[in-house]
Amino acid sequence: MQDGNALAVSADEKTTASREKGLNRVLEILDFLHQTQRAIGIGDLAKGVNAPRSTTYTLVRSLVDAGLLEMAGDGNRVYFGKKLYLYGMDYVRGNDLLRRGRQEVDHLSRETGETSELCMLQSGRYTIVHSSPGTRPFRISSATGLQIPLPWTASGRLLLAGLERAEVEAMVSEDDLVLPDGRKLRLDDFIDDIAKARVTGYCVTSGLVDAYTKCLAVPVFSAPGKVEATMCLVVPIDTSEERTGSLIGLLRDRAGRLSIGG
Amino acid sequence: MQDGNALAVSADEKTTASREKGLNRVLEILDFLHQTQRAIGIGDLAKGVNAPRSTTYTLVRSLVDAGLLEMAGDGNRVYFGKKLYLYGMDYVRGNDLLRRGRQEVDHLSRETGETSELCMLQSGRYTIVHSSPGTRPFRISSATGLQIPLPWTASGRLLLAGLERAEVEAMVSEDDLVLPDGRKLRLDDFIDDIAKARVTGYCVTSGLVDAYTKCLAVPVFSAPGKVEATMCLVVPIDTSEERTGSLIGLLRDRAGRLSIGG
DNA sequence: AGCGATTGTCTCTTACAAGAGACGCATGTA
DNA sequence: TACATGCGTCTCTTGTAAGAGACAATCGCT
Repeated sequence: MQDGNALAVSADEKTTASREKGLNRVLEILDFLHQTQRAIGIGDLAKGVNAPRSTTYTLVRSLVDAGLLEMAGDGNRVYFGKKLYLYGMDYVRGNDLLRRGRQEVDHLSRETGETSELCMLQSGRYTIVHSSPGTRPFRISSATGLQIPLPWTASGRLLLAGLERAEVEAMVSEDDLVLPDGRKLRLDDFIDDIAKARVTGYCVTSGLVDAYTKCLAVPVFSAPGKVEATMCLVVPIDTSEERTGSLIGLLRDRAGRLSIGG
Repeated sequence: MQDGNALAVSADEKTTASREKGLNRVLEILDFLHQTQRAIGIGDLAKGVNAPRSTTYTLVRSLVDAGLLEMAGDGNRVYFGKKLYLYGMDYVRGNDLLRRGRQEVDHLSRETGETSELCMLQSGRYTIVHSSPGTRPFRISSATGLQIPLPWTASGRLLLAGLERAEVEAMVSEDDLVLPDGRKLRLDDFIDDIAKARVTGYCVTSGLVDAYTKCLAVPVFSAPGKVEATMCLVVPIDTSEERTGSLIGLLRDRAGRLSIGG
């Protein structure tokens, strides 16, 4: 029992309550490292996941011993370990969609010269699972594993196709509806977009995440009606109607090969 | 830490004692899935890691919720999840050696037509971290993540360079010294090999893991004297001296680019 | 040298997670 | 129809791991 016997006044939003389960702590640690994208000291890590220092040391040691984490070169920093890489490759091997999807995306970006991405829903967020940069001098690139609010993207509108309104609401927070430039989307508009995208079988958004790009996305089905992933192209916002149309054609073609009963 | 069930065959013995910590159970689950290389039912999983069924259900649910595992298509099987893939890609991104090593290996196998591999030490075992198949009609292929006793391989002799005798002994079990065909290596011979390999800067083994192949390996240094990985080529055992020599030259060249202060 | 901040280890308590086992529900098969 | 087997969920107990906190060692700064 800590200081707060009378009132836990200064409870500045205890993100993590007392006596958290070790496994949960570990999951937070992994997510935190995924966010920071770099090796980090154990003390800072403890702060970052809001866990006691002693606990963090114990857990990190377990994880390092197991190979899920590795001590970084200088000695007291940790980051992901080889074993996670091996497990990740196992995932790719066991997952036809991802394996073939990666190839299709790579091919598509070579074929079109545009940045191409494979996207999936990951714990309620839009996630870039694989991306292949285009050949433009100023390439629009984004990292694998990047997670973005669903309403900001064309893919997001496709990934939510077929969900009930309540489900969509549960997945989209208020913050998600605020675009990077400060504009705020209306939830109803977003849900309308989803319905439209479902019917047309593709989705195009212009200047949503930034003012210079347009996003073309098509669904990949794992079963009739079930959208498992999307393929998308990120192109300059001034791309002509004709070219946009033909790119969407290409996308649909490629995505069709990946789909199982569209 | 018993590295456990290499041969869990008749080992009825309680691999896992009573009241094991949840995190350890999770680590066993992940390793078990890595071994089986396929989705598996939760009941079988519990048997496989020798854990109580109720506990296994609880842990699996946590892991599935977190995205580290995913329910496989048919509904009651689990396997690795997207998040492990994302973490794995983070590892690659943060690890120059691996990222560039993969490229070098791919290039090498295209250039030579032989199977090429990048190998590292992983929890005391030789691990194929990336492999690129050759172009021979009967290709010699091996899976990423495969773990093999150190004495069976040319790379193993390089990876242990510079270790004390005691350290080597600790890493190599009696079983490891028995080759697939039943022959038994003497530990002293193995240690001699390590010393020789260290001096010559490469290692060639013939007919160790099987009777048809020869293994050529060179070290990749992360610091002067510190062998971080090896690159190797798996070639037919009847490859001529000349070709072997020139392949080793190529290997050294490529490995040199990866090394930091050799 | 003095001071504060950080790092890694250790001890002790108690809140709580691991586990045993029962339950209902699907299967399959004699 | 009975019986066996496997699945998923639930309850209750108790062994134990999470956490607070003390400690020495180290670093950086004045």
